[in-house]
Amino acid sequence: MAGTERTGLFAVLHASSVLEGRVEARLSDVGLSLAKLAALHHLTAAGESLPLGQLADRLACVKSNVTQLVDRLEADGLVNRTGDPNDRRSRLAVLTDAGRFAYTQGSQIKMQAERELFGVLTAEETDKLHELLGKLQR
Amino acid sequence: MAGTERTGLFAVLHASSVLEGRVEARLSDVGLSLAKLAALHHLTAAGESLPLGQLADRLACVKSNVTQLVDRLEADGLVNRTGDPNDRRSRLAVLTDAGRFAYTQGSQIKMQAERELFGVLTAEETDKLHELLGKLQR
DNA sequence: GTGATATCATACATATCTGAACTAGATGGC
DNA sequence: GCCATCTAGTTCAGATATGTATGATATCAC
Repeated sequence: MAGTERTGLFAVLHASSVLEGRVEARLSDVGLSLAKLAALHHLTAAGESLPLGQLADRLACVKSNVTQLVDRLEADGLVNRTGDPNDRRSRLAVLTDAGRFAYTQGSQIKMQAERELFGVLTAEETDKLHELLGKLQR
Repeated sequence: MAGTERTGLFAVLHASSVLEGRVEARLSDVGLSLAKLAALHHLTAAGESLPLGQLADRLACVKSNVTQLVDRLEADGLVNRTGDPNDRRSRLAVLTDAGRFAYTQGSQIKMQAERELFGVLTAEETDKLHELLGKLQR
């Protein structure tokens, strides 16, 4: 959408995709994406493991997406699937050591990128931005 | 990412995906997506047709994406591919009557949705939002 | 207990996007 | 004219997302 009029909607979508691209580029240095990092974040926050359905809820996406995301994380060696003894329908995604390490790395990269990107705004501007974005979603 | 802290970055990404989802939902009533609408927009603005490479430039995406997007638009009957007599490597995406009609429809839906979504902001707020998003992309 | 129903995860089809490899065709230097 | 190189588009593999359908298991009502 380069060279487009940047109407209200496209201004937001475009800014979002630019920021996302910048952070993704840095995360790719350690083999992570925002999607993977978000999953690792929720697993970490939940204390190492979560049933896939819970993970889907926390990622605010459908379960079929989590199935595939965890497939990729498992292929990367960052999580394992284990069965839930209490409910045999359920499968837990469990962080591996590599997953914990990747989360630490990725988390710092993300925070650093965020500091740099948002460093161009004053605290008041950041607050205002949050306020305006919040209104748009009511 | 529901229930997440909504840090600076995620606030923007989340707001963006919410807005995108709302508009996509309405566009889907006429069988369009934002990606398809954007393509139709550039074809219309260029006077009905464009070489695929040019379309890729204007959509700010890679050519392989346009190949597939035009595949889908062609399957929908909204554009046709024709050869360029001046350069036989090149293929033009040409709007069909159905494509023109879909663009008119989709365009109005998008504008209407945009009016509603951004109607919650005053003109000054919208300006401020654009200003802040602009700064983030420097 | 058993049968209807709900829930968990997966499989599959589809949409969108990227980047790398490839093909066909254009072009410039010699 | 002919070869090296550039360009246009496609193809393919992969990441991310949705929604539908399915199979296995739980659970509830009876």
